Amino acid sequence: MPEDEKRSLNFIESIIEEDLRNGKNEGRVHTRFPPEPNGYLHIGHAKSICLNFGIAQQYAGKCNLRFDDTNPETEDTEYVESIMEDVRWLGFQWDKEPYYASDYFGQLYEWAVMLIKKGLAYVDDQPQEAISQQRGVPTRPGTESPFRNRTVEENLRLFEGMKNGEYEEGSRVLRAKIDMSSPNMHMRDPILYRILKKEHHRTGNKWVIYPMYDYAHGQSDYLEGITHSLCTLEFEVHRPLYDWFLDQIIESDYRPRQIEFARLNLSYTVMSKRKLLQLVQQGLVNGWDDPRMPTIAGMRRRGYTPASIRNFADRIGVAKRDNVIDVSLLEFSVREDLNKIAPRVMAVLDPVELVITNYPEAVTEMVSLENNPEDPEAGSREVPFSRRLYIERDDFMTDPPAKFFRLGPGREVRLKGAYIVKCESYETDADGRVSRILCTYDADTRSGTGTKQPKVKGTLHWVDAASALDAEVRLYDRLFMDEDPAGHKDRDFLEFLNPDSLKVLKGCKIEPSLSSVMPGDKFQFQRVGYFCVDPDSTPGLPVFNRTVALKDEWSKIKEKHS
RNA sequence: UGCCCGAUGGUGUAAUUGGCAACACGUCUGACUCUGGAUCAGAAAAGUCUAGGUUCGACCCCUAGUCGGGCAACCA
Repeated sequence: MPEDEKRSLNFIESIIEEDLRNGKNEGRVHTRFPPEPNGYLHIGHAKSICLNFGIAQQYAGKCNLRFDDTNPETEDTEYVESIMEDVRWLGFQWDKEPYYASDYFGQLYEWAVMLIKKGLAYVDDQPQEAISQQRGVPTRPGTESPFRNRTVEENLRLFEGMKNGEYEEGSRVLRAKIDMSSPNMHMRDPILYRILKKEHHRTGNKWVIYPMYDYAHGQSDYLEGITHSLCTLEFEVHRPLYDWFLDQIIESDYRPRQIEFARLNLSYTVMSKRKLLQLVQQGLVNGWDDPRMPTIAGMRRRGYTPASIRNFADRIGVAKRDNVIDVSLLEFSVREDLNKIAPRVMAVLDPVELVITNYPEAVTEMVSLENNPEDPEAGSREVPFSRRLYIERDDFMTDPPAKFFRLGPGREVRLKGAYIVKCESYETDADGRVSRILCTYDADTRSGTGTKQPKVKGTLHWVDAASALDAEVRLYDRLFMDEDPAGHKDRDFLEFLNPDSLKVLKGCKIEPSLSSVMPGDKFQFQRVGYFCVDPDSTPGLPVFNRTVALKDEWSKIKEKHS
């Protein structure tokens, strides 16, 4: 993207620039990324992370990482660890140490006492069902709780009792006294505190009452000096409440502002934490970091780079309308980045033997290959070449059509970095499958030699049979076969799982330069795709994950003619 | 029968605030290529949800609809 041109602003940037012009909040810009530590981060969170940290960078501001840990039932330190790792991996640095909503439990409690004293909050002794029933429905006003008009003293006493663990879980709640007939359901005396006798991952057993999201979020923003609190659209109807709580505590000109944007949807995938958790728990994928998962951890393992995800986030933009981003845009973003940085190597996924009958038996010569034609700095390497090679089974047809620029009886191709060979014949096994291709080569056609080179249509990748290493390769395809697996009213998203989302290839042959790869290493398997070394690799057997295939003209041609 | 959002090529996002629709992905040509990759050149594709109104002029403002999404957890 051209940095020099003035990029048009998205609606959030416009708001911020206007706030800046108006001198709001002393010209500060301070955002925050507020995940709940109850699951792994996914590509949708990446959008939010890039937005929040990106805005802070753009306006010389700050961005906090804040764990929104007000519900001890689902939250865990395992998740806070993974979230910190993911944010860092994406390339962002939060201001100071991570913050936790649980750090504010004391202050929040005091503010609740203050609300009670102002007559703006009360303890409700009713069971959940009664409260829920009295809330009414969106089209009909609710009715007031019989406990709504308790005295301040009684409320104070009961709330303290709640805090001291004197009552059973679920027996009482603290509610704000706002308006039971509000057209906005969230303003119908929302619950501020509930009794939860659960151990919290940070505060342990200190508290048995926990604040609700609405009662904690705006205040947390306020305490941290957040100026622009960016969240997703479903919180739009919460904003009046957000502002109501702020109104009760604000003492100066500074005021955080909630702005909502549309969450990311990606075609052929699901994005809800609940559904992702289900995939993991039912063993339909191999954990949160399964390379088919849209989690940051999964994408990292798949071979995505932080830059590719940041570029993707840039390109999709930010707006308020619902959107479904085509996965091809994500794929474009990885290819674009990997094309620049991934060393090229030769690997044959589905090998078939090729013998050069006129090549001397006992000779192995080294041929030189560029590591990355896109990067002159990347240098070159030497790869062994001899009489017996492997090529890709796909690169040979016994009766090829004209458009097939590869090998077939009587046809000539270049072996990348080596010689031009001509197919003289082939052998088949008992099943009629090609088992060996017999070629002759022209010794004058060695790559890099000055002699005039005949033009051939195709160039194939290959590996030398004698020195090739074995590898396992895992090919991933989309996890779902439906564009919007979660979008069907009466069908479960699991019905759309792609049974072929993972193909494991054994006996793949790779060039010997790959003898000591490390997990996370990324390569372009020439003419095939981008691959990343998986942590499952062992010293004798590297395992590669296909990040994304190369664009493939031939497959399009093939499809058209079938 | 409520309240809150939103609507621009297949997809996403723009249009410097009222000057006659641009960029990216995708698609399709062609060039180039020792990766059918990359790169380069080009094309098709929306007349901006509908109907009125204001205006010399509307994607932009007004009115009324239509369609889509969200809101009734002691979740976030």
